[in-house]
Amino acid sequence: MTDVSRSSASPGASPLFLREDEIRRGVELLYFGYTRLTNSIDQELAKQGLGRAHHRALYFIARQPDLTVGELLKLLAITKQSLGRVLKELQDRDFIETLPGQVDRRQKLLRLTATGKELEAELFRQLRGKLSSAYVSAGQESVSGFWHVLEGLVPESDQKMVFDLRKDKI
Amino acid sequence: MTDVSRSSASPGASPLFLREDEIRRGVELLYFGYTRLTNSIDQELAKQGLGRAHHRALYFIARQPDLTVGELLKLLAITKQSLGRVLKELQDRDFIETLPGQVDRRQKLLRLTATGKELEAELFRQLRGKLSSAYVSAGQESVSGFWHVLEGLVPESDQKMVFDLRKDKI
DNA sequence: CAAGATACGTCAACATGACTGACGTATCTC
DNA sequence: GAGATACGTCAGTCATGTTGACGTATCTTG
Repeated sequence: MTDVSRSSASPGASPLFLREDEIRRGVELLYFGYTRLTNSIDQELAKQGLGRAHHRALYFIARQPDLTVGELLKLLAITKQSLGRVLKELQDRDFIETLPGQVDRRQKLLRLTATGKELEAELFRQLRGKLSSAYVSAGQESVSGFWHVLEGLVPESDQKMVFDLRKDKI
Repeated sequence: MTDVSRSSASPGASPLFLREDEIRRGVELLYFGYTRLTNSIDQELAKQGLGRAHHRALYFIARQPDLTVGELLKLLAITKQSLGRVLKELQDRDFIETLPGQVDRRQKLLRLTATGKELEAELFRQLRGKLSSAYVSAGQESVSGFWHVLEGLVPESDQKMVFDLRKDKI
């Protein structure tokens, strides 16, 4: 079996010394892990007539209430036309509501309605089920390794934006 | 700051004890990590007039030469109509070639042409650049944690298929 | 050996979620 | 008051997935 310790590369070694198989293993696990995690909520979304694009918006609005449209655009890295359609549908179905910015009235602040919170919570329960069982079976040591590697995949230009999600506004 | 060691959950503890924030951190890092890794090859693919669907097929054929269409369908988890279009385009552009199965002549074995190998290698170089720098900055200990967590996300029914990719036929 | 299962291909219609480009309005900043 | 910014929107297109139906070659089995 593939054994990490077999690689004698020191932490500071050149990336060129990493064996191809270790990279392919990462690519594949990332692909399967990501797709299987996202697949796990498709059925629930379909019940509501929503797609994954709606969930991504819902998720980030839940995570950072009173997020502006511009901030959400940066997180999702899609065009405003694409996001516009998604937000309109979420609003029409009463999952989100908006209010003008307090400090800058051009901005539109996004938040979940009670219905939206319920839906997001249900979807989150399913993600938590999958991910927490992976965390538990791997152990806490592995979880922090998992985080460290993924943090290294986020380009520096995006890191502030991503890490700021954790500084909750509460 | 979020600190892993703050959670006192033992490895066998119930998932219910995992804090919400730890799960959200995983969801977000997986989302950003995966999308940023895949984004990194879009430009190269666009040069060839190909999309990500083509890359996924190319990748798995490179990984397991003489893969059958049926095996590729299981890996990609899409319909044969969708895959058919992608394979046809790859063949028209001379990136892949096929030959009938030796043991079962109904099967079509897929492999890369020389051109296809070059393209896949170039795309892989870019993935390796991103992922190996993440591996190096996180350290080998973290890398195996990264693998363990992701392995836990792959449903049992898919694990054999996924892990068998590493047993090269060669 | 005939019957049915399997591997693959293909036609047609459609859904989702992205994209580009152009243009409009309200609001903020200088 | 002029220009930049935040957001919205119309119109057309593309990539990639879907369902359903049907065809053909080949393998397996009673």
